[in-house]
Amino acid sequence: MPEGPSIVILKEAVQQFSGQKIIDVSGNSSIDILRLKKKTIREFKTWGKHFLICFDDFTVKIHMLMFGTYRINERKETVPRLRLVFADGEINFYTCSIKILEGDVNLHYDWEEDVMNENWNPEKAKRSLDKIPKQMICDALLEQNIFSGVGNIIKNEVLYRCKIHPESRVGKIPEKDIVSLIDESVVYSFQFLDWKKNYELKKHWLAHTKKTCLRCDLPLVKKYTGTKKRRSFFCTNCQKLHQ
DNA sequence: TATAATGTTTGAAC
DNA sequence: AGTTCAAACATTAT
Repeated sequence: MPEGPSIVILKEAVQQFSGQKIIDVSGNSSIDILRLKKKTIREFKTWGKHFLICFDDFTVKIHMLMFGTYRINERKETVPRLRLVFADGEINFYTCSIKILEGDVNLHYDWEEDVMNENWNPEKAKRSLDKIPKQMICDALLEQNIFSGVGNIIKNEVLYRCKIHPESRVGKIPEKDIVSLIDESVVYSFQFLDWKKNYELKKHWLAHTKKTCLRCDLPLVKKYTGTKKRRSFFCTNCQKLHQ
């Protein structure tokens, strides 16, 4: 479910309810869900992996974490964390984190940090990376305040495509490679979006979960890298280690 | 069937 | 005081 493109798909899938009034609400979320009853949804937004339901003076933030799911005009067997009922349909969210953000949503988010947002600012990402030269690039790509929306799959695919070893130190990577990593994080995120919509995402994985490098035919290394200790799949022959 | 996985926050321990 | 770490949350495919 989780990475940024999947949340964009969710946003597109619920557009039929934008501007609609919630006529009933239920679920086992710990937030005050009754607050949503009879309120009109002004807009759905996303910021990376955050799905945002915006009302006049507050926003419901939904994070799918690792296992979150949703159903539109359908129900699973289990009790939903949150169910929103409209005059002509409903949305059900399961196993997700839900929080309320007070006031203008723009005060909570910097849209320039979201790789899939129209306000994405690659120069800002570059400046942010310049501030963390000692971090490994595998950790930096997962920093949501630099590459909001990038998850572990996108990380592995971007590093493979750019031929950069995940344990490279940010400050040792040549500037042209940093720029290509920033660019590719956007390009691949939108490819991810298209492929996911067509149920063919995995078919296009070049490195993630793969056993062999398709460039040189040597085995890919699987290793839990960086301080975040997320699994990386990489080719020590084709991906350069800058240290 | 046990394990691991597209994630993040929290709070204890050092 | 800063870091590191495990725990917690919880589902599903292999």
